[in-house]
Amino acid sequence: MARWQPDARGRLEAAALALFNERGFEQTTVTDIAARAGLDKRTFYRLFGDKREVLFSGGSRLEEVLVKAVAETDADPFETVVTAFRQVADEIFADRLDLVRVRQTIIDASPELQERELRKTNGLAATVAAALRAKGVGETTATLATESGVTVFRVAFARWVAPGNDASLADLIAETAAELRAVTSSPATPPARV
Amino acid sequence: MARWQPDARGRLEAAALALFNERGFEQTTVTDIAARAGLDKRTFYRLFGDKREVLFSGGSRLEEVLVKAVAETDADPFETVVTAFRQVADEIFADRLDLVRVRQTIIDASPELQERELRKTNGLAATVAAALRAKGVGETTATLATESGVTVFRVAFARWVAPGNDASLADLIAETAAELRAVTSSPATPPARV
DNA sequence: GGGCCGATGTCATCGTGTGACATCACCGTA
DNA sequence: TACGGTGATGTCACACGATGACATCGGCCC
Repeated sequence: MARWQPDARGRLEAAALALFNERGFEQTTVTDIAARAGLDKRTFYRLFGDKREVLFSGGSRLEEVLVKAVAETDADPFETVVTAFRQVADEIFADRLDLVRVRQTIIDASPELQERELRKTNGLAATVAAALRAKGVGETTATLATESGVTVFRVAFARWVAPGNDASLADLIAETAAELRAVTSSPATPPARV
Repeated sequence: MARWQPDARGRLEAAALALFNERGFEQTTVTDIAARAGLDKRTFYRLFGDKREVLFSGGSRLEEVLVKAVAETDADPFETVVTAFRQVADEIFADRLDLVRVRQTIIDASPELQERELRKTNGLAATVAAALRAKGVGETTATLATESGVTVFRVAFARWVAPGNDASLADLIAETAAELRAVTSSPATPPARV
């Protein structure tokens, strides 16, 4: 038999996406995925840390592109993060909306996968915060600016993926960022002092 | 054998905390935990959804108290969430700092547990956002105010738990909230150094 | 006492994830 | 062409997480 089929990784990802979409995440075993890709269960675990990971391989590229954008942007920390997301967003997701939607539907249907998604987002935030600190931004400011920026991205992304949407991801990010500014801007009562 | 020992739930939680602290989360099996509590593995799974859940049972109380505080507070959305956290925080955590520290050390040492913590926090945010919407706050505003508020809480909580800290959780929340306001306020205001 | 009923224990089973080891294809080299 | 090395893959065995099915114990009500 054809040992050494090309692009084992990509075939496993495609097989997993298809099976998850057909039967659901829980109802699909790793052996099923491997079988559809013409491979063995053990090979799956050599390429992916666990069953969930097969859906999140793209995240690393987003991370590196984002870090680069943060390093090259010159603005206040929060604006920097938001701008970086805007620059990067369309480049990565724009031409794959249908695929992204399928993927997101799968994730939204499984608490296990949502857990992993949160972890990935959290890791992304940590990396971006590190990139900010590397530019001389203080610890706390870096963390808060990044968390806020990631929140904006998450909300905007959810809107973008939602059925019926036709706005660009970049525009939605800008819009959401403005709304977050409005929400957190000081009201009548100034914050209590330390 | 003494079937029907009292407070099976509490004993399992205590046993789990002790074992996780001694050997680590991965090195402890559910059978180990049940054995130390004088119970069976199956009983553990009847009381807790899975192995991780045994560390997160307290979250539900925080959730309900928080929702109540949100409902009773009258201010703009973000301020409401922050205030609610401040009111509730000490009441729940103040007298258990040592226990909380042990628990947090365990969680910080295990990616699996961090994942679950993120999920719990996320669920909390969703609940709080719903409480805001119940007061007439718009969908997006509720989400953004809540996410920002939870971010403030997370950062403040981390500071509070950190070794050497002696400030109160409520004060740290207020302080962190002020910093977040500063970070996200005006795009034109550049305190380049921090 | 007798019987109901919830909490617990026992048994069997599937799936995840991993270590150890065998096997195959490819490639450079003599 | 034969040879040996190397890396990717397959095979086997196993511990542990998680769950369904069923038995059993203890208290409680009549």
